[in-house]
Amino acid sequence: MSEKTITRFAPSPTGYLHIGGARTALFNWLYAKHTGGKFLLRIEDTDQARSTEGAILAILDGLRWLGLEWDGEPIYQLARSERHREIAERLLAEGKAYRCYASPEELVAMRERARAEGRAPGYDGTWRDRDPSEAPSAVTPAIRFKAPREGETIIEDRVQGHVTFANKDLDDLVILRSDGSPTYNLSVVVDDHDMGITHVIRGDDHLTNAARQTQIYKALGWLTPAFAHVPLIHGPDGAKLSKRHGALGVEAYREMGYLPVALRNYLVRLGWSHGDAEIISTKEMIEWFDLDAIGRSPARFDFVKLENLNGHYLRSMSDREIVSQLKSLVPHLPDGAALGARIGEDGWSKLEQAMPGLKERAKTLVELLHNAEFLFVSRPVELDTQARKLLDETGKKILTQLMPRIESVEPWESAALETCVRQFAKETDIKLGKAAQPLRAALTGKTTSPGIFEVLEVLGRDESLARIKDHTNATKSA
RNA sequence: GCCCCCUUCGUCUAGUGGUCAGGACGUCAGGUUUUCAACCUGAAAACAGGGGUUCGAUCCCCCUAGGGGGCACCA
Repeated sequence: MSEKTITRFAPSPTGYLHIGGARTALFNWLYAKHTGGKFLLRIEDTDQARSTEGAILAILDGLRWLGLEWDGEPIYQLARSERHREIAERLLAEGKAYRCYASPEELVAMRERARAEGRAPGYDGTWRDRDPSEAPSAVTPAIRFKAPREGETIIEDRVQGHVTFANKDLDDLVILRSDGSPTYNLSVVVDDHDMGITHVIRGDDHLTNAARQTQIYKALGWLTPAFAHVPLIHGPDGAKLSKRHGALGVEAYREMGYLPVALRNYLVRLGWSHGDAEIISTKEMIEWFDLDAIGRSPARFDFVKLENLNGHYLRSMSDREIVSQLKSLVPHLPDGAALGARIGEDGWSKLEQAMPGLKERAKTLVELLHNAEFLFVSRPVELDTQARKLLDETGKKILTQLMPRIESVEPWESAALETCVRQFAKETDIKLGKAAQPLRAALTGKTTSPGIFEVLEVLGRDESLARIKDHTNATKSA
């Protein structure tokens, strides 16, 4: 039996693709790639009240951005309702399901009663054996699955292991609503079966569903897929992931300046490991990924580690590649239009030129852009508080002395400029920093920046000299 | 309330019936240095608690505590 692996990611489009979903998608994608199988996408849009077109687009977009391309066309669950209904009818015809005439009010009362008596709040099976002739004519019935009452249902989970549920704890769930629409657990079983899914990898919030679904598979005489229920991701405080933490859509991570490659690396290590490996290329992930190495305990989301990883990948990328990443990122930024205008045509090449110094210092693309701001500002450069302190009388005096020397540097390259300034420092018997810092302040308006000689070179002779003059002239007039 | 799952440094994790319990991020201390990063060196830092089983348990079993998930005519 050498059937191909088929996995799927099945989000419900009621919001963006959040980080937990992204990891689930990644695991499914990796497992499919690892085994040379297929990774399918199914949109579970049967909750018509909550599903939106926008959410679908956000999910597809998020997956593409993360680099998780699916095979074939996405399957829309809603479009398959007829098939689901057909299976529900089949179950009914085979006596494996029955019509339930209980009204919503009766169900509520039933639950309250159960609660009061300390029993599970499930359906009590009133209509399971009741004679259909007693059915109230005014009520259109829902169809309930006739779940086994004795024995147990066992899940052989690839992550959670051998999990046993007592059948008495699993009630008769509705598979077809009174309006004729199928419900989740039936749809999932039918779709996974029809799509030929061999491995269901999903969050462990579905573990109980796996038991119910297993019962349906059995009633239908279908083989169950392999299950792998992955522990959920928690927020930094251990509580459920909220918007405050990381339950943001992946587009939010994009806007924060994270790289897909870094996010994949971070996510794959959340709950999965391969010995001591930390920096893992996508190729290695595919090669190494397996269900057996997925951990059973939930993980907390740690932005700091994500940042570290992102910085690592940023540093290892080519200057050109980063520029192209930035070009596609800027339009997605909140103030993107303005920033894009400020950068202009000229800015991109300056950015690439300054990239060696910039990428060393940034953890995210956004931070990098922020640090590159000095390239785009127009004269006179505005000084921040710290920079102003550096350009005190002493600082300005040094710059004034240094000015003519710099002016004569030829060619205008960082090495030559460095030689010049070092020479100056030596001759005037000051530390290099005493000259470099005021220079930095005058050129960038800040106290931190890439190496000052690179800054001079990238800014160019005219701009650099002008920026310095802006601040030395002030000395004379003062 | 009932059912299910989980528990190794602050965090992500490796690990074995006998290990100095390993790595990474972070932290701290040095080094390098024109700033900030990066980088290098070093340090502190964990087997939730209690019972067993065993010559010996972090590892196997039970209990407790804590955390998480699930109990819809939502998905």
